Amino acid sequence: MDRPIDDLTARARIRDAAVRLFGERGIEGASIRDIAAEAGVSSGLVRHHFGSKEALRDACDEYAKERMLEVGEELADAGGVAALDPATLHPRVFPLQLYLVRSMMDGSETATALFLGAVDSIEEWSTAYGIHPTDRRAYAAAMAAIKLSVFVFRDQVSKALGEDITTPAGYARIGQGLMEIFTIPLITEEQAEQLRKRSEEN
Amino acid sequence: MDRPIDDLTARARIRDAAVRLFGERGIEGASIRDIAAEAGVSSGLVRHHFGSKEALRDACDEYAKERMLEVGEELADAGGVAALDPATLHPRVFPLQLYLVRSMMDGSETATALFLGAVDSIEEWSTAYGIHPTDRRAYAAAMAAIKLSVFVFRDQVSKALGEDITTPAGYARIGQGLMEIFTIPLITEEQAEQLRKRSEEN
DNA sequence: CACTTGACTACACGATCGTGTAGGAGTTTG
DNA sequence: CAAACTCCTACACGATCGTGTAGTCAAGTG
Repeated sequence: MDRPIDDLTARARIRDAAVRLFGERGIEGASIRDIAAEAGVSSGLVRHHFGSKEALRDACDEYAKERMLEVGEELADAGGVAALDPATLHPRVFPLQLYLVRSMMDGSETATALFLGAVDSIEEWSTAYGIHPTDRRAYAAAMAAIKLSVFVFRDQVSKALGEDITTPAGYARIGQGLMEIFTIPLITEEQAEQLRKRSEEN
Repeated sequence: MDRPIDDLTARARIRDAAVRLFGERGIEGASIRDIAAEAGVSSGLVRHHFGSKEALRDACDEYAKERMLEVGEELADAGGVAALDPATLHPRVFPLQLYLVRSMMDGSETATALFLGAVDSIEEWSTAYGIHPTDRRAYAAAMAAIKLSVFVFRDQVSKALGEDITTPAGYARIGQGLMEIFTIPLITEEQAEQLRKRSEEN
């Protein structure tokens, strides 16, 4: 494990259980009692350590945020095109992604801030990379949403592939599918221009 | 309105309210009483017409499915590249998309079947269109997930854009951002090939 | 007229939720 | 040694959930 030693305390087990259950079932779908049972403690201890469900979610937000930023820095060190390689996005971030998506959908400001930060990063990156979309902000926002989409629809995507995408193999497979969407141009610039004009007429 | 005359009955109002609230708050987040209040009826009438919350959701699934397939046929008649134009995807399908995404995340088989059907369609279309991804199924699944991603993260995307994407203008803007992701190749075929080899080594 | 039927409401039920309270067990601290 | 503190459990509370039951009202129908 790459975690600090004191991270096996009951408090940490509760937080890990919360991240997992919140991510799988959504915030409303996972009760304090479910989380306590998953962590092997009483429901009262959850309250003792975190105060309330809302505070527990805040703690999970902060934890997931820090861990994701750690991974982000690792990827930044790797640098360049390699950062797009799905296999380097190790499955250890999967539970965190699932949680953050759920938390975001539930209105978490921390998770939303992470999303906005990602949009900013993509915007800067696309500029440095020499890409010139019509609306850079919209382009970056769409790309940020895309990166999370397979987490939201993991059950459906797994079913479509006949392979669980929570496994490294399945994750690599759908990751490659995503990559090739970025790789293969679907329509030419001329066709795109036509569409832009047509939509402006409406 | 393009609806049948008898579609303004209390039953229809309940179903419309359910689609709206389920889509906005999720299945668990919208109670029978909320839906009844939104439709301006008693909670008992919801049960009278639909029997249970589960049955109400099934009815919403079926309704949303039929309406979406209607739109799908309209788009098929329009044909070709025009089907990618975000402005032709009229905002009237927005509540239905929101609902179906939520229902899908809640494990709806009807909604999941719609997703799988979309993957099939994209697979066939990409073949006819002359696209040759490494893993066509994964490519199609990723693209299907992508098309729904902006609905899931509508709040975050709206915040990133500083513009509500549930409005036709915002919808067209993010739709164009999506389109340009499909248009502008990010990495060359050679780079993609390198990534494929590298991921196979792991 | 009496009778049936369907739309609709009011109200009560058990279950489950987040939360609050009281207290036990073990360690630290004066 | 005793007081204080932390970790932890057991249990009860009000609220809200989906659901069940009884009954009102209006529109046919014989």
